[in-house]
Amino acid sequence: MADPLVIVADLLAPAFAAVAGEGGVDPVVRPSDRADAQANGALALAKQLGRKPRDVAEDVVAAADLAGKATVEVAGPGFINVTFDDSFLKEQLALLAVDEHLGVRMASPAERVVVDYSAPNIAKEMHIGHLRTTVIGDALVRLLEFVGHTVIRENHVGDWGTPFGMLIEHLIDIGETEAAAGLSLGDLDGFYKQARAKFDSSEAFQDRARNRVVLLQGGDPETLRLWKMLVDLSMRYFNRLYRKIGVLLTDDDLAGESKYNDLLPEVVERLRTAGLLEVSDGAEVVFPPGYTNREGEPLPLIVQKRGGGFNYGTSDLACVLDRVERVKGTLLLYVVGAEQSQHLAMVFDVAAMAGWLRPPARAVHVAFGFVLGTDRKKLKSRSGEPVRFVDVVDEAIERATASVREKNPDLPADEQIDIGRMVGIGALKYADLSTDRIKDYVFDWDRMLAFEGNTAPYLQYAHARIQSILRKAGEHTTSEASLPDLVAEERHLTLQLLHFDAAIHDTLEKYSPHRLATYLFELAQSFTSFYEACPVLKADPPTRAFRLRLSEQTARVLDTGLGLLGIDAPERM
RNA sequence: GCGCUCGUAGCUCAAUGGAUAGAGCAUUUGACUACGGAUCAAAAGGUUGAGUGUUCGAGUCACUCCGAGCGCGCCA
Repeated sequence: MADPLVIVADLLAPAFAAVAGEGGVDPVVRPSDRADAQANGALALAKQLGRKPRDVAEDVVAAADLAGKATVEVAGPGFINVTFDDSFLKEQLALLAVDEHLGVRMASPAERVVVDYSAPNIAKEMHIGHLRTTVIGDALVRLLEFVGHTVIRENHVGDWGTPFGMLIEHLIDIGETEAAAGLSLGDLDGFYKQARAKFDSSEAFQDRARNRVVLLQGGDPETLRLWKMLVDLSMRYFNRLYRKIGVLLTDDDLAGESKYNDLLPEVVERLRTAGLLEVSDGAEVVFPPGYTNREGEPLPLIVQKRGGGFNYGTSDLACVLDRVERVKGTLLLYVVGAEQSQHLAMVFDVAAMAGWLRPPARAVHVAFGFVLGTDRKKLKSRSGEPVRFVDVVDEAIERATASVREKNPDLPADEQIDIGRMVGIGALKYADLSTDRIKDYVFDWDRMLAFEGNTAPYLQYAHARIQSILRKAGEHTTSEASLPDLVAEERHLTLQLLHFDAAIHDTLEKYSPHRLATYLFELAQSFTSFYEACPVLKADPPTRAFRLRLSEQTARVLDTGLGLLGIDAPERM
């Protein structure tokens, strides 16, 4: 364990306990601008004891034994400021350097976590909204695995339901070969729109589509074959996109709506047995308490439509059931847009009412806001349609490659292309991940691809500069032992490196990747300040050895941290 | 109408109920005969939408307003 915050918190706990007597308060040690860290808890404890905060803090400080690790002093109304000893920081840095996990504690207990993300619709283009769920979901998967959870990725693709009647009929109309050619080129939009247009304009086509849905749901082999063809062609296209941007999802993670089809009657039956089902306007529904419609009447979750069909509420309930009972997940994460929060809350409530979702199993809606244009309105393309995912990716790569070429004309062309891809995709992902996911964010090419400010290129550049130093250093030794005192920049950078653990756990506590992004940005800033103030290669041997160690560890944390966000850190750029 | 979310510097964003609300961009001023200037150092910029509470302490919690966005019965 190499997190000095945790070590000091553990060491302070007995002092708090001694002062508190029975009950007591656990100290919380956190980074601070005023000192290396600040221990909170004395103020709360003072209130509990009915004593003056400052006196309590003084008692805690007197009772604490942090010899060789840190000094503590009381400041302000009763804050306990912590200043780490240089020798302690150097010790911890040495531990970090030999720790594969960079000082990050494993999650306890480890759980089976199901992460539902991306979820494009078959035979329909992915758009900018899918960018968010895909990028956030993928980062969470990497983070959860990193701290030791077992993660089950599930891509809940829209591969079932009424639209497939129209899509299959359209497939038949234009011929399988033609359709396959168009779809494998990635013209999902065109295919979908043509089908839609026919459906909207022709009643005969509507009848065909409706019949086809019945055939599909009845398991007609020929219909299923055509359906499978649509799914396969679309997935080939989606998988290509995932690979291009470095998303982990593969066909093994497919958990489309169709997969739950057989479970749907069971869902309804089990709700009936549980006595939750009511008939309302001819539909079978459940009324979870606390939801009202426009007229102020109770709002139902419909599980069986008038006429007997199931809908997405049923399918989502089946999904919960499957994830808890078959997959044995204890934590279900739904990386889904904030606009669906009411629907998901109802699904979770009904699942809880039915006893399917009960502790320790729980579901969390990892919600996110919209992507806005610079006019602060929902981002649209020039023609007014949703911006295509693939177009955004291509433009990011194009812009980044152009700028790499401009800044670095001497690099071989293939390397320019490689770096351009890493920078472009990194910038795109980082722009999404670096702001609080619940808020809408403004999509701005110039800002996300800028090489200054809180952007992926800035972080990648810091990493590339370190690699450049390490290349120039050649064979070298690193050490932190022989250096007597740390200068301010060295000290600050060391401390930042040791906070990686805290950054990871803060990030996972709220499923908010932007916390890790903020940490990495601050780390990169600390490094560039260090870089300006402290020559590495030309320093005397012990100093050089220490600074090389600092540089190496910074590179490792940047590389690992960016990796956890799904972003590559090139060796040069 | 009801519900959910958001409102912080000119702009884009941070900030577990903790001290004097922090960054970046833009603006202004500095800094390379040192490892990549795609950089760094500094200045200036705030009634945290308004108000009332709770608390030793509120951007954060509660309530009431104001503004914006999104939902609100058989699409998914």
